[in-house]
Amino acid sequence: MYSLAEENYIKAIFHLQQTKSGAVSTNAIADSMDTKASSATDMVQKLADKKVLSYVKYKGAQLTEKGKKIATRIVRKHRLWEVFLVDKLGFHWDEVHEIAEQLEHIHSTELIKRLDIFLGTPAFDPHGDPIPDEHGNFIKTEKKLLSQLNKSQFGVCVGVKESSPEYLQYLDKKRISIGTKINVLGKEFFDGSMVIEVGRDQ
Amino acid sequence: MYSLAEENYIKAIFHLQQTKSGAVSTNAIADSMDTKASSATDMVQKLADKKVLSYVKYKGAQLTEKGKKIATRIVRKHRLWEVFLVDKLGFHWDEVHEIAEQLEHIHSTELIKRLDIFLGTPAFDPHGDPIPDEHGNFIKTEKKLLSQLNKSQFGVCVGVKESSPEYLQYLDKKRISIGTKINVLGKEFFDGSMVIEVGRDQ
DNA sequence: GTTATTTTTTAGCCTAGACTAAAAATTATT
DNA sequence: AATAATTTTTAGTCTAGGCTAAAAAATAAC
Repeated sequence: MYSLAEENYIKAIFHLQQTKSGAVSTNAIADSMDTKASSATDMVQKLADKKVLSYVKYKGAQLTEKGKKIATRIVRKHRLWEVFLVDKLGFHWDEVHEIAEQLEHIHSTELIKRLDIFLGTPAFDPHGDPIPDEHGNFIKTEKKLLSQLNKSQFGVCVGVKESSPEYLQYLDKKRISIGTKINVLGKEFFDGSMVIEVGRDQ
Repeated sequence: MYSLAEENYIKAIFHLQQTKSGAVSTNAIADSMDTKASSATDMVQKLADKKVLSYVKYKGAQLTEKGKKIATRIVRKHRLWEVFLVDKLGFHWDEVHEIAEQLEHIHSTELIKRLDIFLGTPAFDPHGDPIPDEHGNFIKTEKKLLSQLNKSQFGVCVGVKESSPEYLQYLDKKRISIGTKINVLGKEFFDGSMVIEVGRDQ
C-alpha cells in the first residue's frame, strides 16, 4: 500500500512522462507537485527503493512497469469518479476535478470494479480523457488542437487543454462540450484566427 | 479543515459519548483508536486548543457544540456512503464499513448534498443506524435488544449490536436483515433462550 | 489514612514529508 | 577550455502523530 504522498508523486510522474519522453527531471516533478526540488529528490529516492521507478542521480526518474501499473490504477479511479460525479450526481464538468483528486485515493479494488459496472464501463471521462481498463490499458486518443485544423476540416471535441473554470464556462456559453462537432469554415492565414461552426447535434 | 487523524479522534469520542454520559476517558479513547494513552492525551490537548472539545486534566474530554457538529457531519457522510455502496453498487451490508471509513473523509459539502439527493435522502443506513441531516439532527431510535423482549411481543430489526462479518452472515442465513419483523413466540425463563418467528414480509 | 494500584500525563525519541541553505554536478556561455 | 549559471543533491530543521518509559495524579485496598 502506498501513502497519499507517494500516490500523488507516482501520478504526477506518470503524467509528466506522457507529455515528454525520457526521464522526468526533479524540478519538473517538484513544480507539478508544488513542492521544492529537495522534497522531490527525497521522494524519488524512496520510490526508487520500492522499485516503483528507476532513478539515476542528476538524470531524473522513470516509472517502472510496476510504477506505471500503480499510476494507471489511480488515473482509472480518478476518471471513473469524475464520470460518477457528472453522470450520476449532476455536477458540472468544471467542478469535479478537486473532488476526484480525493476520491482517487480510496483503496478498494472491489469498489472500483462495481463502480465501473454501475457507470456502464465508460471509455472516456467528462473531459474526454480515456479511462484505463482493469489492466491499465487505455486508448491513446489522437488529439489535435483545433488550431491545427485547416479550412473545411472538422473535428469532434474530446477534451480541453486548459481546464480553468473560466475557460470551461466560456466553452459552455459557446455550446461546446465533449462530443461537439466543430467545422472549420474559414481560417485567416495572418494570425490563424478561425470562423467555426459549432454542431448542434450533440 | 481537520486532518484525517483529528477527524477520526473526533468521531471516536462522539461515539463514546453516545454510550456513556459524562467525560470520555483517555484510555477509552486510546482503546477505540487502537493507540496508546499518551497519543490520545496529545491529540485531546490539541483538539482542546481548537475548541473542538473541553478537556480537564485527568478528568477526560467532552465534545463542544463545535465538535459535535464536526462529528455528526462525518457520521452523516459515513452512513450516506454506506447506503450508496449497498443500494447502488450492490455491496453486501457486511462489506461496506471499511470503505465508508475512507469515504467519510472526502471534503465537499456540495458532494454530500448531491449524494443525499441521489440516494433519496435516506433516514437510515444499511445497519439501521439513523443518518444525521444537514444540520446534524438525527432520530434517536429507541433500540431494544431482542433479548429484552418477552413472549408475544414483537419488534422490527433496525440494526445489530455486533457487526463482525461472521455474525452478519449468520443473520443473513436466518433471513434477518434491517426491517425484518421478529415475533417472540416463546421465552425460556431459565436461560432467556427464545423461539422466534422471522417475518417473511420484508 | 496510608499504601498499593491503576490511570493519565510528561518527557524524550522516531518516521514521513515538508523546508532552507549549502555543496556538488551539469549545462551554458564566452 | 574555463568560467558562469542552472539544476540537483545533501545536510540539517521542522511539524504531525505515533511510540516507550518514567513521573504524577486519582482511585482502591487495607
